[in-house]
Amino acid sequence: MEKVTIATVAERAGVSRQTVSNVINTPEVVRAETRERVREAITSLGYRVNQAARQMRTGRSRLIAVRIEPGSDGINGSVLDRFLHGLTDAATLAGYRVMLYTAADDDHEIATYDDLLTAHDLDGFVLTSTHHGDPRTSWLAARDVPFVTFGRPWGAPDTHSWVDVDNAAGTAAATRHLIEAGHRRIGFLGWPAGSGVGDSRRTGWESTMTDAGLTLSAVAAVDGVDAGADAAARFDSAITAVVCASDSLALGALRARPDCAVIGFDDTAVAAAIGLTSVSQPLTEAAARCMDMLTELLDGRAPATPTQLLLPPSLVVRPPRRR
Amino acid sequence: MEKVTIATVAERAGVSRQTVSNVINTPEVVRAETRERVREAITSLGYRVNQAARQMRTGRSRLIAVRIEPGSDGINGSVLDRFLHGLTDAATLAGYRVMLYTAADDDHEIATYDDLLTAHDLDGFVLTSTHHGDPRTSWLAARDVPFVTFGRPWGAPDTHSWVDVDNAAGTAAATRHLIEAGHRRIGFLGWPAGSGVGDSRRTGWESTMTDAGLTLSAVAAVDGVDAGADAAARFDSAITAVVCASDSLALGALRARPDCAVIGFDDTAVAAAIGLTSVSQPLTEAAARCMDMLTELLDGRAPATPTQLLLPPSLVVRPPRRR
DNA sequence: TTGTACGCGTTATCAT
DNA sequence: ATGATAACGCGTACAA
Repeated sequence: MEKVTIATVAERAGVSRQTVSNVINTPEVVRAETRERVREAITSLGYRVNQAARQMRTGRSRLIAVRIEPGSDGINGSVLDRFLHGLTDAATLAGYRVMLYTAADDDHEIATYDDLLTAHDLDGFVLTSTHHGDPRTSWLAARDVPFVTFGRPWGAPDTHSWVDVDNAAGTAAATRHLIEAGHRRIGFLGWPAGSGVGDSRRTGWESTMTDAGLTLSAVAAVDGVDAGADAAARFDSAITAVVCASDSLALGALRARPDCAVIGFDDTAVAAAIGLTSVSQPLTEAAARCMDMLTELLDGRAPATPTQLLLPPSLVVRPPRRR
Repeated sequence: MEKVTIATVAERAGVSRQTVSNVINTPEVVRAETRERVREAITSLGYRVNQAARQMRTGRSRLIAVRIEPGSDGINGSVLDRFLHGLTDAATLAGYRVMLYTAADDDHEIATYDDLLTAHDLDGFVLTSTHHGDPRTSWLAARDVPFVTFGRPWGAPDTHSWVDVDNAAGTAAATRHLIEAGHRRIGFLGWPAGSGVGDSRRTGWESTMTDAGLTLSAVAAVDGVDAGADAAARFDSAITAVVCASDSLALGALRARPDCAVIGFDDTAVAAAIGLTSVSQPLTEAAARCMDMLTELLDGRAPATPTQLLLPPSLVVRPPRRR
């Protein structure tokens, strides 16, 4: 099992190393016949480019990086994991590999960018969990590092490409579903105001209710089953259904108000397991579109203005059953 | 922001490039005074090694690879995700980065090894989901590629280092807990025989029951809530408690036998959410130990014989509540 | 502590 | 239009 380099291939095919390189990178400049001969040599020898050597010359690594949440557990943590799965698949298809990193906060994350860029020549980043006052995007933009975010730039101008899920459309669909089922007193159990995602989810419910001429009644809680149950207990007793900002909250609502119809958000494993109707984010699709946008940037064929894409979620309706 | 290479540092410190390299890699061969001067130059210039250049010379990338399950979703999928989180942290601490890949089956995975090794000079692998007749370990071993498995080499000799969780101890603890609570008719709801993990989990229950002189009653189902419910319905009606091989099955058992005490396995988010007592795997610990073993191999300071480590799981007891 | 060759692919230049 | 030659990128192994 000798080491196969571009020189081995060149010798076998009876051409120069340069020609082999051309066949790999710019095949159109090589005569068809030569090209074929070289390609045969490549496959018969099982040649593969040495990424380190290529990278040293080109400064590009064909590597992208994504953060993995440190201790992410709990019900909703799985959402980003599912996104990560999709991204790995999409990256592989596009000829990139995914490198993971963890970061305790935005500053650590930026320090990690610096390290990954200088030490590993990372080609690009996919950012998740965007939030108000996010310093990461401006840091990357200032250095002309290609990146895409999964999540809108909350409270900042759309100066980069992003993909997001239309949270408001999700809760709107949930609310409509309940209205069609005959419910009139539909509460909303959400997070404290201030988070972009949470506020959007509330908006979808609120506008749908208002359009239908129905009365609003909302309570808020930090995410979690217990907090959700406590909050749900504060709804006025006329409520017959609840739209929730997460499956965790939905679980709490179910416990506090077993008489109510409840709809969750994220369609987590918990929802599937207990037969909870929930809004499902198209995470695989989102990951694929992020990768599309990123490869456009990396290949220099990105449109002049950044692209924004808002994907519609879907409502996964599960028949109520005795719990 | 000029590009800072080892030459820049050498010039600033008034030494040769080689000395800078020595300070970085074998500081003990450099006189203390010189070492300090070089270190100052490194920090003041913000120098970082170019991994590609280093890699080209050493053939090592300081990269390890782990598979991420393709569409892994559902209740139990999160287990490997949690392991992955821990591994990323541990790898970072050890100065390695984690590269992800997906693979549809063992053959694809082996093809990916080949690619990662030749193209990216991957230093090592952490394998998960070991199983009977696993072809991956022998492929890697035949090529002297450093690797560690999270999971025993089921049905094969212990020729490599591995970390695993003592599944039998987990179900044994669950069973003892139920016995202490006064239960005598304790059933086991597991997977079909043949999977190493599933068989271990059954063994822990079985031996504990036998030691206590209690009667055995077990049913099996493929993993899943519905299948678990169907299977649990087949228990004889005298059963008052059920030990399950997974939280999914436990959920099924709860549905089919709401009168029974049920204990699950894996302590997933679902268990936490619905207050299900479950056996918890020390996944962060397992990941850290895997990384320890792998770095030993990579640094050439591994013991002559491979290391095996069986970690004890813990029982997370949750008070029963009305469901 | 230093000089120098080396790893491997790509870019630039030159020859046909 | 094709192909060959040479230089280059950056850190490290080895000998001096």
